[in-house]
Amino acid sequence: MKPRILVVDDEPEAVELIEFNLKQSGYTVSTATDGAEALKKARSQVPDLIVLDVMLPEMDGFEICKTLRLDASTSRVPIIMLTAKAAEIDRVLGLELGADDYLTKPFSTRELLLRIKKLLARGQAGELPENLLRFGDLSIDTPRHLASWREKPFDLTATEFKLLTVLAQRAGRVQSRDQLLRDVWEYDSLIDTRTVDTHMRRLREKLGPASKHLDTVRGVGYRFVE
Amino acid sequence: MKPRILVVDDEPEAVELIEFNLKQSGYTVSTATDGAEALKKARSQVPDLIVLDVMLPEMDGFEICKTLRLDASTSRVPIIMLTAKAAEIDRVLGLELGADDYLTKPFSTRELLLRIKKLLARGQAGELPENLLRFGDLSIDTPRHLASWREKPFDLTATEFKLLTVLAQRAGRVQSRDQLLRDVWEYDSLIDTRTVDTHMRRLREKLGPASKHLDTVRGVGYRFVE
DNA sequence: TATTTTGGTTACAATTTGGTGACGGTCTGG
DNA sequence: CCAGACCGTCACCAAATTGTAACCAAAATA
Repeated sequence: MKPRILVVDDEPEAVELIEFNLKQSGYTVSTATDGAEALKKARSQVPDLIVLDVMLPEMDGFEICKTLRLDASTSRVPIIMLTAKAAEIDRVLGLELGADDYLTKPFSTRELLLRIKKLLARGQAGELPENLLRFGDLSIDTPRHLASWREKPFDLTATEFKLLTVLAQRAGRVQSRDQLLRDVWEYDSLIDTRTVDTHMRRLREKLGPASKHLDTVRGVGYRFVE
Repeated sequence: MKPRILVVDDEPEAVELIEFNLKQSGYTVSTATDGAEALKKARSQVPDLIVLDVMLPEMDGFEICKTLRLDASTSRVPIIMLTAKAAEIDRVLGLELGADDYLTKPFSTRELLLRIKKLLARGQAGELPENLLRFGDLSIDTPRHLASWREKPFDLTATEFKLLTVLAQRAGRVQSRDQLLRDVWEYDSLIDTRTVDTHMRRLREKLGPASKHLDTVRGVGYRFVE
């Protein structure tokens, strides 16, 4: 079975180039040049992977990505976003959009093929969910709702635990406040408050020495370091 | 860099034999004779591979293997299990334990060396880095928001990091100031200020020797050279 | 060489950002 | 119903960051 890939870009030459290369590599390719077409094709025959340009007329890549994630049939299809602006990367990889990977234009075809291969392989293997996270002396047991330092549990509130878990699961990667608000608090609106900061402070206080894992990345967000 | 290998076996002669042979072959070797010691050593300095005997007092090889797999820092280290019982093989290689290879005692040293070589090679080849740009000693990890020189991270501000990222992603191509203002700052207006220049100066200062990658193209803009 | 253009540098004031303490509201168990 | 836990906001502050202007040096141009 050849994997099916949907390529979405408004520039016909770009689509053609990618299409050609993917077919060369043995994939079945379908294409779309605008959002409506993309959604229609993605739904009618769910592809194994989607390559999605951010810059599109009318409905942009962000919108499409979000919409695909909402639909049960397409919510798990890996998406690679193509973007020109580095400023957008944080948003692209964030939980709001949840793209699986990205490439900044211009990119080499070889690079794109590698990423595609990687994502498709991941789907096969089937990511086992991390129930228990360990980072040296710090361990986080998600099903038990228990975080501990040298086997001594912390007394965390529900929100604090969730915040810690989300950060730890994305260990190493910076999470913006917006992302955290969405994932931990499930907020839609991007209200500007110090809520995240305050909870980080409380969390750090309770974690004591373990709080060394919690980095502030000024101007960006927070990061859990191993 | 010599690969580091941790050898765990409760029989001192066996350990010594393996250690000798591994050192002969150019590996750096550390050893442990019980579970607690093994875990401690594995965590304090994560090895590139672990040779683990199943038969150990107190905590057996199965336990150790499982524990290592739970810890984020050691979960991907290849493990070769040594076992006397052919009946255990299924379990050793199964998902529960997830050892990478096994040998049944008694085994030839040559055999062990071959397996080690194979596993280390696999680690090298596969796993293309997540989203990592590398130019010699300079590496840029976008999701982590971390740029470093010989693994030593720079202390860059958010803007400086974005600027470096944009230039590096377009390596070789000149970027005009307008272009940079758009892609890094998300400015629409094309004001004529020295903003970009100032940031380039700060960036160069912080990058030190790595700033050789940052070229000025008079009359046009800036360019990242490999 | 004189002039102009361009980029580097310095300094600084304005702004942004994150940490912190405090407060009132809400919820929960008793 | 009440005490206490928990949570979201807010105001304030120190520190980091940033944009700009003024000035200077080098390169290009005439």
